[in-house]
Amino acid sequence: MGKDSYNIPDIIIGRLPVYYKYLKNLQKSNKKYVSSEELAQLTGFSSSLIRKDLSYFGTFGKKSYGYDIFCLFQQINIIMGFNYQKKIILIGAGHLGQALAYNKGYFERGYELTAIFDKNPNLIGLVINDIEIKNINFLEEFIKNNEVDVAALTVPGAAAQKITDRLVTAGIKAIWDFTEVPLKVPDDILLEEQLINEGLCKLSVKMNQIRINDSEIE
Amino acid sequence: MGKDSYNIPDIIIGRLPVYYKYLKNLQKSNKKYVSSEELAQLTGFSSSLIRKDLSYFGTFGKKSYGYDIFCLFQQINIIMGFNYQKKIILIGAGHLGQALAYNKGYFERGYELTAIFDKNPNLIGLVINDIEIKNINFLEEFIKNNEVDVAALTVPGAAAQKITDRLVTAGIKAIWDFTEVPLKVPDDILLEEQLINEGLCKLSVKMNQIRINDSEIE
DNA sequence: TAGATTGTTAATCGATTAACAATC
DNA sequence: TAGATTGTTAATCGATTAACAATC
Repeated sequence: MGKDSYNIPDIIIGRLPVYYKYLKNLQKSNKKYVSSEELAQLTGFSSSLIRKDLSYFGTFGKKSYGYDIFCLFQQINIIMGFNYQKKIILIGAGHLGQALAYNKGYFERGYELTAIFDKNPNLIGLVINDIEIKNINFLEEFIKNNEVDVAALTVPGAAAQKITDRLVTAGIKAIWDFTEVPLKVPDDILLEEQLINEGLCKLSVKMNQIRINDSEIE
Repeated sequence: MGKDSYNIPDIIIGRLPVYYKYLKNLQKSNKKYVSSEELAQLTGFSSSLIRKDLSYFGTFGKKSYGYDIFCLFQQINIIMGFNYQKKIILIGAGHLGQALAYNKGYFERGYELTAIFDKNPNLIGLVINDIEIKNINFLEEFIKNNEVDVAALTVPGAAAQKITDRLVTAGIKAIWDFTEVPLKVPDDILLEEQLINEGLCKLSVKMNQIRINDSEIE
């Protein structure tokens, strides 16, 4: 096995958050097993595809029973690396930044939000969900003294590239980008663009299709 | 041409928000044309794929010049239905809901945020970005009297299905779902699940892969 | 004109599905 | 045991790429 041996295809990575969502929810049920067919009903993926996806990581199922819900959820957590502790910081304490400070999604995924930065003097010092907003001037110092894994970027578009450059120089290796501007980063930096308005776009396209098709009835 | 003649493949719909993002940004430049090769550099899609995607909608390019940036952006806007006016309401005025009340993404996509609802008496009456938070009891009445196209759902998971049922009964045809719980809706309802923590998941998976590969060097 | 770049076809590649032996 | 469901292979389907004639 060489260095690049473990390389999950992007297409499977894209489905992992969906599996995670439904398996997390199934924990609350009193069922012990779930079949690929039942997962297909929930996720919209075919049962065949689900079995194939899961078999990529190992053999988790039990013939004639399905998948042990608890075990599979744990496996998915391991596959996604949620069992490793990661530190995240938040740059930009505007409306979206503040909402992300209250995000309940970190802990269950192994993330800890350790700092929030902003340049606005009116925000600096304010405490959001028990975390004090720090002056952006201290960004490099904080990164140097704390092992930060991910920086979430919720600054205005105009400031985005400058802050990104500072983050990269300071040694950040992964950026969760909420700005809607193109960012340039070196090849070895993980950049995940969270298009916050993506759903708005897709709904508009689909409503438009329905409108066009409806008006086409002769 | 029959009723279902205009049906953009999902795989193309998924790339439209990306084209939109980069073309919006290119408006600010003083360039008149952009080639498929330049768009490939920006988006990460191949130039061949970009030409093929665009040719699905028509012939927008000019041989030896590329695509007129302004015209192409306008076309993308039309394809995505942003030239039609749509009304959106927000259910749940918690941290995320309030952040979405300040979202600058509506107008440019042809959306108008027309109401915010919550059940919390401490929030009802509060004005967020010039919109007063209404009592959730008035939800059905509002939908009946206003032509609402989309409902954005930012309520706690426990309330999500109940509110969804009320929205569907009231006649809403499209839901932009920010809750992380599975929702059941009739087949004719457009449901777009905006997985707010998707980026967090993908970064974790990828950092985990790097960790595993690094530790595999013998 | 020569160079550049589109739009489109055919070839390739990869992802999904169908099917079924294995087995609980 | 009979029925159910996995894991996996081979077949199919669809998406991407390579290539190039057309043409600005």
